[in-house]
Amino acid sequence: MPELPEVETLRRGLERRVLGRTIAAVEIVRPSVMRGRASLIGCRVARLRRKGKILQVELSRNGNEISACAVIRLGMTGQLVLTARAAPLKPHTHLCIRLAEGRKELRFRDPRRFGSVRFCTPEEAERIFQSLGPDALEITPEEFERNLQGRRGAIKGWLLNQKLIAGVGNIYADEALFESRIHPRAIAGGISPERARRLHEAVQKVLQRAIECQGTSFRDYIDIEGRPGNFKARLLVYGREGDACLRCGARIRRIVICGRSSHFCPNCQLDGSSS
DNA sequence: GCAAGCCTGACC
DNA sequence: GGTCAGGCTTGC
Repeated sequence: MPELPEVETLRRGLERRVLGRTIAAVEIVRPSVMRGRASLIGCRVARLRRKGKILQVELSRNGNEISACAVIRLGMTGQLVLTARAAPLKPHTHLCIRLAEGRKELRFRDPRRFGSVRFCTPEEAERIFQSLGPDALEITPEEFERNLQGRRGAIKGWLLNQKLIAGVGNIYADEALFESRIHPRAIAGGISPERARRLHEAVQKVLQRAIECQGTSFRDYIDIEGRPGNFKARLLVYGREGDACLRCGARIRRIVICGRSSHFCPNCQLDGSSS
């Protein structure tokens, strides 16, 4: 599932493969995943930005001024792959962006259609970025702690709230909580400054490592070249319900918090309110 | 039936 | 305003 490391891997791949190239044609196969409208034909890919799990493709028509943007959310099963134009369309392909040079095109597919692509003005794209909290890799320990203050919900839900910290999804939330030994049900605002610093460090460490492995492919995620990520083998709790904790040997448990499955070690991870 | 991200809306 | 349940979607 695409979270920050997967989107960052995609951004880097796009930077390598499509930066500076010109859009020759856009074919919208399924209009329902499309939002907004803007003419992209003849535009050059000028810059690739990411905040949290959102990817922004900045396009310029003449010179350096950004004239339009494509804001891409991968949702749960979204894929953006550079494909030979002649290759048959895979099912659930919603959008094809043909590049002027070469024989390839960018294809967006998303079986579950939780993802979307928005063609819009740079101002609108900026507003979307502004609606997110600080990016999880850039948030400072001070900002992190400040955002925790007064929050009465579970830390697990807090980590998933993109307005408070952008980029953490279910997999890396569980991994960071395990790493920092904090129980997913711990009350966010009740976490001590010392543990908050530990969690901040754990979040960034887990995300950085996952980027180094080109992300996690639990089921659907693939990068721009169609390759899966390699971090799955490094997951310590996510998807390991019933297995032995790699730190203490206790059985990993799975519970539901804020409607999301949460994997944790009942022995190593403390909720901080008791004892 | 369950998983996911994200939006909407009900409730405090 | 904050918090969380529900619904969307489809392949396993």
